[in-house]
Amino acid sequence: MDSTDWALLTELQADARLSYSELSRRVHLSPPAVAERVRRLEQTGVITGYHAHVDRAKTGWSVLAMIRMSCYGPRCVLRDPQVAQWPEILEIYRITGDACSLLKVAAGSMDAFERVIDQLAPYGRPSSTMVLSTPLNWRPVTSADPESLDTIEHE
Amino acid sequence: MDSTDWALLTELQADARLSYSELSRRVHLSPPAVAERVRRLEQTGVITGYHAHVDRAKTGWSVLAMIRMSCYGPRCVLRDPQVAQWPEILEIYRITGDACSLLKVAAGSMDAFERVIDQLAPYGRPSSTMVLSTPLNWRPVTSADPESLDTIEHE
DNA sequence: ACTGAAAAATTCGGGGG
DNA sequence: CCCCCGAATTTTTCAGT
Repeated sequence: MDSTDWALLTELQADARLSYSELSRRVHLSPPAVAERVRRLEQTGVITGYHAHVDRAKTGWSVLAMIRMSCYGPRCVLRDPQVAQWPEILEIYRITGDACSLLKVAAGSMDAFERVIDQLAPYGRPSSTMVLSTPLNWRPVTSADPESLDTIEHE
Repeated sequence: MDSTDWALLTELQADARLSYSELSRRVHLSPPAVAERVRRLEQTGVITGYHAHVDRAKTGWSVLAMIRMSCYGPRCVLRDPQVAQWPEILEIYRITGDACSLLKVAAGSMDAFERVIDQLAPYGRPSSTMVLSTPLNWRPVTSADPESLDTIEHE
């Protein structure tokens, strides 16, 4: 993981469809060298995938919510692999605190969202918070030192 | 947005680096037809971008947390565009409830995480929840009816 | 939306620092 | 080991239909 690898990660996080040729121009390396580095980043698991991001509101999923689940022991959502398959469940986090998990959930309407809650209720007590807007949707991993928090980094 | 567009969205969400040729084979269309459809999905904002996903733990950002911010009115984190620039802040949601926002935050260690909390404190009272693990990191947008919640969808 | 040709990118093999 | 070069193959793009 040298600075060239980081440059490639930065470019591919910003635009995953860049060609090896274009990448080679941006990091000042030959296309085969770029291809080899990228494949190594994929194989070592640094790059976990390349994904098109889709506007959920434009595709009918206009309701977004965070649901903290306080589960009934063995019936926990974390123990049922089926829950992770529901199209409404976008992300699942196991967390510290009173609740055992936090779910990011999408639905087409409040009516549909209510039905998701009803489906979750058998697993535990759901506590919902609606998302009004998303000022920051996603941030790429940066090469900034994860240990430091210089104000310079934030300028 | 017909079924071919949805097929393209499904493929590109699973692998954003698929070539138009490969896509054309999968959706049974010619490469130029695929290219035109994809460009239309980009221009209408259905596809918001293509992003390489990077393993945060493998790149030094091993600590992940959710922070609910109860802000001091005008000093709210939502009002300071600088906060969205911090490399530690991954996502920002404006939410309903007691807190005004929910932040997804990464750091290299608990020490570094503590410094993030200190940086956030001037904006309001932060309430942190640590993420122990992430059983589901990301789910693609599906063509499932956002209004329905058939058990069939979940089988 | 398809065809077909030109331009560009990818992928090999082989060799150098 | 990592990188570059150059040729063969594949892909992209653009014209016309």
